[in-house]
Order: sequence, then structure tokens, then C-alpha cells
Amino acid sequence: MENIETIFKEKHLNLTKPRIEIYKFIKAHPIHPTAETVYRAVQKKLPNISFATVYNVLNKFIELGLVKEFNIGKETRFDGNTVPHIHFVCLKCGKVEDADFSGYDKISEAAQKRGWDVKEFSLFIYGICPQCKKSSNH
Amino acid sequence: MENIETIFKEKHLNLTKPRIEIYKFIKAHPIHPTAETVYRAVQKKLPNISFATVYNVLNKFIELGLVKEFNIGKETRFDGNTVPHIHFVCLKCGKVEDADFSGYDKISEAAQKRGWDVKEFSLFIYGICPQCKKSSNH
DNA sequence: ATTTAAAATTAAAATGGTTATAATTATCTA
DNA sequence: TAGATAATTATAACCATTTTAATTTTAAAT
Repeated sequence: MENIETIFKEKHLNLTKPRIEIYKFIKAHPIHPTAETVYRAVQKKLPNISFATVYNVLNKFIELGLVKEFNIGKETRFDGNTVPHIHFVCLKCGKVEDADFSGYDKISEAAQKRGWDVKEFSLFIYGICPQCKKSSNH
Repeated sequence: MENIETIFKEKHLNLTKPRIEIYKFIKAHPIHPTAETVYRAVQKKLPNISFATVYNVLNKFIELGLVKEFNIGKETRFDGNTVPHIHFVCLKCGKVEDADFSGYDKISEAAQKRGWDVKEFSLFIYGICPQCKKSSNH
């Protein structure tokens, strides 16, 4: 587990307070936050941070592969987990849960048969989570 | 293959010119268009159509399950193909290609093990398409 | 075919998330 | 510590999408 300083050095990123706080938050909280959630969280540490900085930093992280971006409906979410994985999205409570994925080889094989080189994939599974299944007895 | 009149009747949709033209375009052209592409295409048939109508109609179609919506990066795309399938997205030329998917049972099974009921899935595979692979010899 | 009520469309303005701008401040390297 | 570069800030601008209110069209009944 490398520390922030090392990671930023590797990516030629200056160590600034906004970047450090945003990085720490998004890596420590696997909640797939919106930009606003990131902003509100980091604001507690850096009261003067601006929204523009949150977007700038997140976009820079995405550019460097430190963060992933995706949409749930019309909402843009950010994900500090860059290890390939899949998402379960609850259609009732909106929760997004990470899950391992073992089907990458199959996908890659199928793609190669079609002449494609696979660089990345995104698999979202929409449904009802266990908690919502329980609480819908009414 | 049902005709538009029948489909709209089933969905309790009044038969209006904008709806008919948008429906015909999006079902006949599997190009995963943006709202603007739909607007420009339908404008050829209905010069006075407004952008608001394109959005209203597309949203109504989505609500009724006649059309699906997804994002490629920051761009919103619409898909008249509502049969479950996957998308190959070329990172070079931007093309989005449909493909069959036979792994639904596996996904459904894995989800059930976690206590989830699967309603829908979305699988995007990002890579380089055969055409772009050829033309990148420079 | 007319009439009427409900629904859909239109043009325009408003909205909201995101990005661009220009000035200020912080970071890094020497 | 100084100077050059890069990042941050506040603000304004942007642009895709939605809302609003007036007008037009549709569907059903006469």
C-alpha cells in the first residue's frame, strides 16, 4: 500500500491540500459519491475549497486513472476503486454495491472473436437489494 | 412485427407526428443517437419540431420501455433496441456496436447468491474496433 | 363533419451541473 | 528563500435538459 506522496510523485502531481483531501476521501469511502458529496465532505477539512477545484481535481484523477466516473441514471458518480469490478445498483434505495467479477476472460474472448481489443468494461446490474426486499412487505 | 398504431394504442399514447417520426427514426437506425441527432433527423420530416418535443417524446418512450438511455462518457445516447444486449464502444472512433449476450443466467445466479433480484443489466465493453486497429498502422 | 375536452407541441425562459476565465495563492526546485 | 510554474479560487459562462404558459392537435362524442 503506497502512500499519497509516492502515488502523486509517480503521476507528476503536486501535493496540494485539495488533492490530498479529495484523494483520501474518495479512496476511504467506497460510496460512489457525486461531485457534490465529495465537495461537502472535503469542505469539512478545507472550508474555502471551491466547487471548481473539486471538478478539476476529480477530472485530473480520472485522466491519470486514479478514479473512475460513471452515471446512474442522470447522476454522475465517482469511484476510487480502480480495480476492475462490477456494480449492483438498487432500483429502490439507490445504493451502489461493488462486487467481484470473474467473467473478464469470457468477455475478452468473445470480443476477440469479433476483432475487438478489450481495454475496459463496465457491468451494471440493476435490481432490488436484500434490504429493500425485506422492507417491501406492505 | 406490430405497427406503430398498435404499439401506441397499447401504451395509451396519442398518435402524433413527432412521436411517429421519432419512433420510426430510432427504431430504424441502430446508431445509438444523441438527442441532437434525433432532432436533426426528424427535423427533415417535421421542420417545425422543437427540441423540447424531442426530449419530451424520448423521455415518454423511456418511461414506457420503448427506448433505453445510456451514457458514453458525458454524452447521453438513446437506443431503440430494448432487447437485452451488450455494447461494444470503440475508444478511437466512438462507434457503438450491439452484440448478443449469453451470460445473463450467470449474472442472475451470482446476484441471487448475494440476495439481489436482477431486473436489468448494462454491459459495456470498451476497446478498439477492427477498423481502427487496421487504420492505426502509422 | 363539427364540437369539445384533454393531451401534446411549441417557443422561450429557466435550471443545474460542469467548465472556462482571470486573478491570486501555493508548491516545487534551485 | 526566491523565482518559475502550477493549482486554486470566485465568478461568469456554458450547454444539455427541463419547465412554463400559450397554442395547436388529437381523439371521442355528437
